Amino acid sequence: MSKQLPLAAVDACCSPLAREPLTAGQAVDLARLFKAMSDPVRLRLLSLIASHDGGEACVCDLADAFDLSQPTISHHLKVLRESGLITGERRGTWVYYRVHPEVLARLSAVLVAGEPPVVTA
Amino acid sequence: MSKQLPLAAVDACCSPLAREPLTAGQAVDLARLFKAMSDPVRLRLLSLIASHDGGEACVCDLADAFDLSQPTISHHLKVLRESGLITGERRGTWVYYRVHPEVLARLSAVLVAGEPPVVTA
DNA sequence: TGTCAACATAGACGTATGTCAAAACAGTTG
DNA sequence: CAACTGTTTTGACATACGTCTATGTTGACA
Repeated sequence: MSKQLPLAAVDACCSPLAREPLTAGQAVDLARLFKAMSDPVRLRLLSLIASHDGGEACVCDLADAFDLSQPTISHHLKVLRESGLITGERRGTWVYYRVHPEVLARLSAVLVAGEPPVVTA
Repeated sequence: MSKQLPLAAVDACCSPLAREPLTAGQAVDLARLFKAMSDPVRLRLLSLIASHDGGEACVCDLADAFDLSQPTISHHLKVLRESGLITGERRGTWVYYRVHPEVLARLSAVLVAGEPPVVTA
């Protein structure tokens, strides 16, 4: 397993988009995250992982959901991993991925100028 | 001014990412929006527009904030416009842009599995 | 009408991205 | 150890993207 990034954008950012202009640095950090989510396959991977039983899924589960080669799925998982949106852990033969919900929450908060959402689940 | 798109993702999407897997179609629509926000310049434009007095800004205001050519700014505004995140209106010599807050709110809601945020401002 | 200012479009160029096949790596099990 | 399964890495390729300069287009105004 390769490096897990320091989750820059989680710590760094930010007051909501519409409240005050983003700094150049904040924009770079946020753009990195949105870029990781700018591919349909990666969004579905994210969703599959997040909604999977136990909050985690192995690559074998994920790859079956697509009509793409397994290395391609692995590539997309790497992009998500390096963006800080997910983490992967090897257990035996399989690698299990889970999302970092704080990162999603932070992104969500940047998009609206309101009170933070009340998480029910 | 060119076509304003039908804001597909606003109507279409969706229950939160982590609640159930996105369909391929939902993922495509969402990815289009996230891709529009995957560039630092476009994020800053979005933020500048949204946080500007009256909720709108003309291109002249926006272009000054960057060290980029005016056509490049115009290109980024077009990307944002075609994604449905902003709209542009010509008034006299100037073109004023404003954001579609519903689209941002919808995106925000997709990212978290909680109650919708209470908008204060 | 002509000219100027604001903004958009067209075309070109280098770089980044998504995909695959092939090869490498890691763990399990015989 | 060898063989096998699950996963990642590498290298190649076509396409998409961000940026620029040059050119159009639109509206104001003398």
